[in-house]
Amino acid sequence: MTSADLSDKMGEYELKSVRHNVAFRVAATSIVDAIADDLRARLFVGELAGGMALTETDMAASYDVARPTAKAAIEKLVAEGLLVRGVHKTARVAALGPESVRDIYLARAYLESEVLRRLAATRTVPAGAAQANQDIAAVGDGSALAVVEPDMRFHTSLIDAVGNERVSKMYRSLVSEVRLCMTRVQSLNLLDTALIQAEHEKILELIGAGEGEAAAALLDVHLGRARERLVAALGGRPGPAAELPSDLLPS
Amino acid sequence: MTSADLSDKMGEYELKSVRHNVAFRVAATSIVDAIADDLRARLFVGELAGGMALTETDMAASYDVARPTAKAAIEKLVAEGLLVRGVHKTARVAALGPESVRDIYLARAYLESEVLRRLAATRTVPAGAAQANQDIAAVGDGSALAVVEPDMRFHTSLIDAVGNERVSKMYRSLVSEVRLCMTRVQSLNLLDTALIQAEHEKILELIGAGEGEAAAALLDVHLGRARERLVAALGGRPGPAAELPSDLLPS
DNA sequence: GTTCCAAAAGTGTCTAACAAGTGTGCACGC
DNA sequence: GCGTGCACACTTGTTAGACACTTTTGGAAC
Repeated sequence: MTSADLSDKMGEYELKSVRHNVAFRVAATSIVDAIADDLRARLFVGELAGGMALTETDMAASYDVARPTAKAAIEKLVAEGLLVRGVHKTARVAALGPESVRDIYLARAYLESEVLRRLAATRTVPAGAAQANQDIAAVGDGSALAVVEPDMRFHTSLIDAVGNERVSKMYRSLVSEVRLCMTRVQSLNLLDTALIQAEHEKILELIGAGEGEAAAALLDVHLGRARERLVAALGGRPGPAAELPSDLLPS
Repeated sequence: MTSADLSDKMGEYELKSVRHNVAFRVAATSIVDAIADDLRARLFVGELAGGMALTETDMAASYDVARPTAKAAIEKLVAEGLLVRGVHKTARVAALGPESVRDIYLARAYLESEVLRRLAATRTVPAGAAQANQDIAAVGDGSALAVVEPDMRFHTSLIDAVGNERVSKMYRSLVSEVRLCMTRVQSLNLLDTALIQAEHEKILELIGAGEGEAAAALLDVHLGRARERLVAALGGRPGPAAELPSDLLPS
């Protein structure tokens, strides 16, 4: 991508920012957010490969903003874990290696399995999660990447359902990386959409039945399979969780 | 506190920053971090009361730095949850009300109880946690505030023991607020040090015995009591968890 | 007393610049 | 020829001053 492309793209953001009391308030409210959002999107798409250097000066020039603005956007992504950087060193796109994938998925499991237990204790089945799962089913086998959005929504709905502001914040600190992993899983076609959807459904059922322990166990299977398959795809040695348990095979 | 006091205090940080290749590298590496650390310390001490406004200009003048530097420090504390601010509004010290306390302690419980379960599954008793608990015992009934540091260390040791980078990061996003709560609990003398220490000990025993469920349950009691007593002290209506279960009463 | 307008205070962003740290390549000496 | 050290380019950290815009506040008019 050339500077010109970036400048063109930035045009929209300038509009949103400068005239942000008009129509498209939905977008980012500040220039920093707009740049961070755009960089994030480009990271998900894979346009910015792992290890690539992102200097403040280049970003400032590309988006036609001052360096401090670019700096703030970069620092935001560093805080999200999508970029890494040391003191006085230029920010680089975080490489998604097998060990990172395991770390991310295990961290998810820690938080989500406990959430399932507590939701099951009160038999609370969040409506948003059920809706999200229906949306997954509606996507069908069209484009695998279209599953990412409702899949993310399913899991965040569960987290948000506990109604704890800080739990949601903690999960959000993970969300960017989770989404990155999911995008990879889907673009590599590592999972069957029907299986994802079926397991989600079962998890909701178990919550409704008050069986938190079983729901947490199923979640571990659900996440574990995705995790180990992605690990394998990235060149790591997959664990046994990569296999597909037959009792949930569709058909 | 006057501007002069702040400027004096800042002198130390300038030294640490400018000459940070000499002796005291341990301190903050950047000016922004130094200011953030100082503000954090003053928040814990209670010098900055809840609701107090912290304008960028004032901070810049107080610490004798440029406004962007002060801005960065403020944004850091906002990210930690110690300050709150809206767009175009001046940052204020987050008020620690009953609902915040419940939110914070419940979020802790979500993460920590799951960690206990997983540690118990492998019967992993972290050495750091045991050490921290001995340090609590050593403090005795001297000054209640001295318990805060080893108490924090006990809990962070447990979290870090799972060896998951992102789990530690998530917990760290909570740590400042947890410490703030703890400081209040101790300065109000809401808990007996011996009880804290005894329950910590029991939790470690249960982990070693592989009884994760029991450890998690005890943690809920442990945190629940502190939570509800602090809620009561802050003017909220305490739940039943504020009571002291007799089976763990010292003596 | 209420409402509206204008000034003041404060934040978001930019430009320009200097200081300090990191890394690279080249010259020099062995 | 090869390793060491130094100088230079690149990049980040921080500052100063400035302007645009927003929120708040105070007063004036009704």
